[in-house]
Amino acid sequence: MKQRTKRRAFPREGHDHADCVASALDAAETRCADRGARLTPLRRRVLEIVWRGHAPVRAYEVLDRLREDGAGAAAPPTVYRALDFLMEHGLVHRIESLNAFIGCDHPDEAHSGQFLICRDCGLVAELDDAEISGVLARKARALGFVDERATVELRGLCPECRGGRG
Amino acid sequence: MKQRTKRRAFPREGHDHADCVASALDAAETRCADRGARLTPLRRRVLEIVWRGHAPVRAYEVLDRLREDGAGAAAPPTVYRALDFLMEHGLVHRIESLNAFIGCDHPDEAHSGQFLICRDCGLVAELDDAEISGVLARKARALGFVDERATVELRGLCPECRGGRG
DNA sequence: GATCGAAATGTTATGATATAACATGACAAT
DNA sequence: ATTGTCATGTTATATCATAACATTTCGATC
Ligand SMILES: [Zn+2]
Ligand SMILES: [Zn+2]
Ligand SMILES: [Zn+2]
Ligand SMILES: [Zn+2]
Repeated sequence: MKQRTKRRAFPREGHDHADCVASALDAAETRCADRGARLTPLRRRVLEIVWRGHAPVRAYEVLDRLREDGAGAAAPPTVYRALDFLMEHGLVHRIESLNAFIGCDHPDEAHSGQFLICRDCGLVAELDDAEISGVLARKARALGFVDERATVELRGLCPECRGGRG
Repeated sequence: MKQRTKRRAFPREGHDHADCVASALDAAETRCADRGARLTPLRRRVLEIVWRGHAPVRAYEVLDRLREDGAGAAAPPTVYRALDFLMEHGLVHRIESLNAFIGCDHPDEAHSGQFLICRDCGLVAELDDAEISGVLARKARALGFVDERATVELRGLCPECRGGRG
């Protein structure tokens, strides 16, 4: 995957987000082409909406944006189907503790991600740390449990917000 | 906390579950007394319902059981308030990826728990592993993020179900 | 370029989860 | 008994998600 700019866990406030979006859409095109999946205009548009920022987006927010587009109608199944597709192909992740969705900035291979969620500003950073997934799989395995998918979501304060109030 | 029987991550099918429930209710009484919290009959009953087994229970299932009790009416806020109380005092945990609740078998101190969820039989085992919480806090901290609460939920196959199908 | 099957989207309805807002009741301290 | 606090009851609604079926799109094949 081509990466136009160096990414940081929590992006700076003034960063070039148009570039984040462009990278994500490019990566999505590539990934879908590689996998023989069809990134239709609707799916592409939903991905773009999810990439509105670095905070998770809820399904009905996506729905509202689609409706603002005016073009076609839009109903919940439209949104959920597009999000399912995007998740299936690793382009977005679902944040279980927020019932919301966030774009993946490295949709390279199958991964469930680990998320740092700032309770103050709402920004989310994705990790994909092998040591974390390793220790989880190992501890589970020690109890005879086979880990297939890990949901890891940490809630707390991001560097910016921590600075603001100690 | 008094522990009547040695617990295992995934309890045996034929174990004495009445003992699990009794221990949990005892521990809850003790913990609430210690903290000056009121474990009212309603809250106690909800806790008992959540402890129906070792699989998570959904809020509206709790509601249905309460209604079967007949006594008072019951509406969603009744259930959610009781569950909030129980969570606040560490007696139950919420499983975010299932929108469901499970009793805690070691409500000793504040902890968010780590959960192994069997996709086949639905049983859930709780871990409270310091190495896991340690590596999560450390990795987060390395990025300047302060972890306040970790949601860790692994989906996969428990020992019983793994045995059944390889 | 017609036909066809599969995939995608549209459409309607409903199910499932959760909370807001306000009224009433229980209870202990004064 | 009065008062304040906490708990619960009650009504309504917000929010999240899917079932079921109709229609459209689109590429593959003839
Ligand atoms: Zn950005
Ligand atoms: Zn990712
Ligand atoms: Zn048991
Ligand atoms: Zn616990």
